[in-house]
Amino acid sequence: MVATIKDVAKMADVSISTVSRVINDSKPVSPEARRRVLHAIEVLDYRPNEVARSLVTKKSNLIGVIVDDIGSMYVSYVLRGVEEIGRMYNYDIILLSSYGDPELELKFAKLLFQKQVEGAIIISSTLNQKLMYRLEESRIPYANINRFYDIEEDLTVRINYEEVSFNMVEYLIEQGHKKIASLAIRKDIDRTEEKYKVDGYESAMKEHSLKSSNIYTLGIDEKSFLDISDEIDSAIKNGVTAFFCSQDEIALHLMNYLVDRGMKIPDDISVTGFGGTAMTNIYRPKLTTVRIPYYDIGAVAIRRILKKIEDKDNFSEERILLPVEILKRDSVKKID
Amino acid sequence: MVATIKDVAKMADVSISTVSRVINDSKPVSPEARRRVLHAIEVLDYRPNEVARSLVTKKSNLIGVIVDDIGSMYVSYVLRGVEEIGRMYNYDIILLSSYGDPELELKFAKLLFQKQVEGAIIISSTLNQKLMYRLEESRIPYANINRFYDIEEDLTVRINYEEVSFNMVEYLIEQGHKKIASLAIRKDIDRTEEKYKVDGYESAMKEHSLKSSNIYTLGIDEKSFLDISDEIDSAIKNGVTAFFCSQDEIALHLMNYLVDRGMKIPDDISVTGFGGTAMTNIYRPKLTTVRIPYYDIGAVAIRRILKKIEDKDNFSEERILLPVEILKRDSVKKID
DNA sequence: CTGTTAGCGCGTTCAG
DNA sequence: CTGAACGCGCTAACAG
Repeated sequence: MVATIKDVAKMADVSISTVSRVINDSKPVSPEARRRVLHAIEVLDYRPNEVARSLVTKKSNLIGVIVDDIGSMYVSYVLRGVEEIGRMYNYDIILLSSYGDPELELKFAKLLFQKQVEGAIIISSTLNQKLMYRLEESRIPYANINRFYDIEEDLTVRINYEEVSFNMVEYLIEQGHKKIASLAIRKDIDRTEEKYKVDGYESAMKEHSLKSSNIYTLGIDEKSFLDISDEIDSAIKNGVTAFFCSQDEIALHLMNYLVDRGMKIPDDISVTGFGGTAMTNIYRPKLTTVRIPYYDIGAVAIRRILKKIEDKDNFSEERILLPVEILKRDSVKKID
Repeated sequence: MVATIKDVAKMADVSISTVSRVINDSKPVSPEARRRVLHAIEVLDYRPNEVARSLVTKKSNLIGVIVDDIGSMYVSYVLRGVEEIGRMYNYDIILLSSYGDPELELKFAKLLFQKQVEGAIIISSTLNQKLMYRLEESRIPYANINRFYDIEEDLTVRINYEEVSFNMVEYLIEQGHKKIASLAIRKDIDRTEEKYKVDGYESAMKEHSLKSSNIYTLGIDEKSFLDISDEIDSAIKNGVTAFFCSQDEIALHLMNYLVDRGMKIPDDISVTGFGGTAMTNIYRPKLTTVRIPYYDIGAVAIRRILKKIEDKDNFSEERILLPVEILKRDSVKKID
């Protein structure tokens, strides 16, 4: 049988309140009683039942994390930050993966509520308004970490996409490139961060009196990329020497597309990405890209949630801007 | 205020027992009473508090998952299976990432016990005996999914490494390769699956009267690989035309090493991997490798845990053998 | 400093 | 079929 607080009390010959006091250090206890309690705890190998504890304190020390796919690098990197910081504050993660099913996400909201989680974090590529609504309705503080969408009114952590995009394009220009095409995702572009990246690209081109040329894909998968192969071909025919891609995946698809057609990266075409996951460093040539601090994004998000849990009332809604870094590697060639 | 069972009872003008009966469908309730209860639940938007429920039923419907790094592809793929199957049976995952710290893992065991999880799954590359001991001591059924270690006495899911390795090497031989080197991880090899892969390699070589040549690294990271670069060089000097690698990562490091030195894959050297994660299909050339069914490994593991939870007593300890597949891609060249 | 008591929200006897 | 009463394991007043 597993020992309960009663067993400890009996063995230490004190009341359960005293036991509770020593384990929580909540009120003064005589050295003698404390000693006996500690001893009994040791002997019985007693560990407080967190469920019972939660019931009375109304603190579950649980954060629900809804992701669209654990298998995605992006998600797992963010998760690292969430998990590790959560642990520092004694919070555990209950992980739910929806695979993009919005109905399932709604069920998750209900589930989280029933499990009495104290907060929630959504890591996703799509936007589920109903889910957010449900969470609010249930008064569960949440943060939305989205790979694409830019949600003004929400608890979000951001990076300055426009500036870093500007810098990246300027770097390409410094390397002698003049015909640079941008490759981004069109879907819902007005509500996504893609917009900022494209804006950064265009500012840089304009600043250097260069003509910009935008190509858009519908999604991030290889199929979407293949749909625009004609545009890629004609861009190259028109003398484009470098592609500024808004996502690492797109850059990778592009490089594969070109390599599979006998071109050389970066000798024939230069390519830059955006993200900086491990793959970009393993691929050859190593991809020049923007390192997005996924870990920190997760870390900041959970910190804010925890803060919000502490003082529900006066919660300052500052948006945190995370620094980014350009990783100059081997997919860009200096030309004359 | 959040509605409790009491509120529902009051509104429906019945006792809490009746409410409990309708939500659990545990005992017959008159249609009239049921209707009223259902209506009250609807109006009050009542959702049973799972914490309270757990306290009395002693069922937390929680499975603890201890991983060494969520950021690892391997781990996240397994996690998919665990999560998805768990969900089917109404179990949720509480995720703990140890980053390989054994002490932390011990704390996790305690934590899981306190959270009253009903089972645990460990997804790791190392082996923590103490952790397993703790779990047993706490009577928490667990499964060990290990990337390397082969643990006979445990709940494990396996694949026939030896056979598939044999087939892979035979495939290389069919492609005309005669001097084939094996590249595996030496650390604890007698207790890891690497042994089976190497055995498969050697059987195949022997079967075709070819001389085998084994190279070992100490770990899976790039640094460990670089430590054996001399051996790689001399293997090639000795005419090796193909490398049978025991892990995708090693194959990737190898290809990068060779490419960075001006060699061409597969024109100059053929390479095969083991794993089959996404990266191997994005890299160029696409890696010929073994597809390990990570998802299924996770799925099977949690199924067994759940089964064990159901009938603690008579639990048949059959080991499940999962099928594997060789993905023939572009990193192997047919030679004469 | 300490023990008694009253719940937390719910499932479950056990009489009716 | 139904309700009263008890208890799961623990914390938090409240007296003393």
